[in-house]
Amino acid sequence: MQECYIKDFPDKIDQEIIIKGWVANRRSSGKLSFLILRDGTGICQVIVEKALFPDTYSEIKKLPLESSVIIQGRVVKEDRAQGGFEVHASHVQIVHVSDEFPIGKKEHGPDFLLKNRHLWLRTPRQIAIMRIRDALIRHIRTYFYTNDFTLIDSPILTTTCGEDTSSLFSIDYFDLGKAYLSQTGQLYLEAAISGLGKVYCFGPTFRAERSKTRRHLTEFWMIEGEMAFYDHKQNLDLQEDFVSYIVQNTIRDKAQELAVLERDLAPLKKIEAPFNRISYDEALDILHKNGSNIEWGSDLGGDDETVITRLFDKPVFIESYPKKTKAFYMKQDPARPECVLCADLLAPEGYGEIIGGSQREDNLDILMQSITDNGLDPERYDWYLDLRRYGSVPHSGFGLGLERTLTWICGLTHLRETIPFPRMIYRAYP
RNA sequence: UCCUCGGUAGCUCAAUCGGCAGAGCGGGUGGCUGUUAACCACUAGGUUGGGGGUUCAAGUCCCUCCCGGGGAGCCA
Repeated sequence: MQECYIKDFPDKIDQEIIIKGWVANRRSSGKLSFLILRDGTGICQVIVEKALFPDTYSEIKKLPLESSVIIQGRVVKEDRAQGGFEVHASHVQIVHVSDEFPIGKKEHGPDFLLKNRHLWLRTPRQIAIMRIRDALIRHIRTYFYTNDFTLIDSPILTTTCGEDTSSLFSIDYFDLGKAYLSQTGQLYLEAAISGLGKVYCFGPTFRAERSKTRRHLTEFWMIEGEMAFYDHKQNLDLQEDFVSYIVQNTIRDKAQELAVLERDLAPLKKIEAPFNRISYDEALDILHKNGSNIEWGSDLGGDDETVITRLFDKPVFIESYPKKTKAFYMKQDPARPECVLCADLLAPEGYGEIIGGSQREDNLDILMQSITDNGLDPERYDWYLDLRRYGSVPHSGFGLGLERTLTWICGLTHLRETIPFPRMIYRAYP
């Protein structure tokens, strides 16, 4: 007698095995009951014959969905069964008889599902998304590992910030006053490149923006890379290589899960370097020809991005934004001081921004000026300014939003399904 | 913070002009020896988000509060 997982059934044909799991669905037909069992590796059908269970059949037949059970039985190849195999039960142990499970077989609304996120995670679609998320994360880490990056875990509690303080969650930090939940690890990565060359971090990021859209979470996961001696162009070359790698490897590994989501893989298979590159000025031209009256100097809005991504079947970089629309640390373009050497990467099919990146300002005086121009306190950034005092080098980096990337790969309409327990402006439960 | 849509049975929704509050799924009971969101019959299930108002009469109209969805701004 051997305990096994459903995924191992092809090697267990006609053997007596034990599996442990949950009743995902149940049907009966007179003297025969079909339990659809989920064990964390797959789904299979268990046949319970009334004749073999004279005392317990009536209870087994009425087992509520999501009851947990241990089944002993024989694995049989059966084309009529989902997955091609089924188990003919010889023994059924009921571990727990479930209360009536709130999530049924019909559709539910978003409020109900999000309130029941802890239970929603058991359903086939959510299981598929979590497996794709796992694969995506693994390929991201592998890419960095195989390209000579070192992982640097940046702090979650910080007193310096990358953007402005209005979008930070603050907490009381003992006698030192306010500390903030990290909004980016970038400044710390910049400190690490002088010792390690190429580094990355991958951790939770917190934004207290009162955003209320399908593209925003208050807590999300961001992957940031930072590379010494990389200029703006090398930065983009690396980003498109990186994104191509993670997309191709993820869709190759998780074709089955993407099929559950009914994701059309054709657009994703085209995602290979080189990507499209247009300047902010060119983006404005495109928008003007499409009826927009956006003025030079304004940041692009979500609708603007959608218009642009629809024109390309691959991701598109938008380069050289006006300096005033971007963060203080981005490098001023020597040829055009009113612009910075940066680029956002927009995913196709209308998904929009998944990466923000830039070459960083390595000149001490210009950086100091930017900090004061942005109303920030130079004293708090003294350690960051030190990086421009001791062997300053040209360097660049970028940040990729994990959930946005996953939303695109999975073809979802809302990124809240891509994180196990989403944190949103009006929702922090469960 | 602003704009917009919504809240009716456990869930998803319907209810015409203001005129008896309904269906499917889920639950319960029974039936069926190969089901695939199984099926068939019967059955229980309601403070129509809260409060106030107009009216002979309010799920429906008005005021107000609460909760949520989508979007804007901002960003990944």
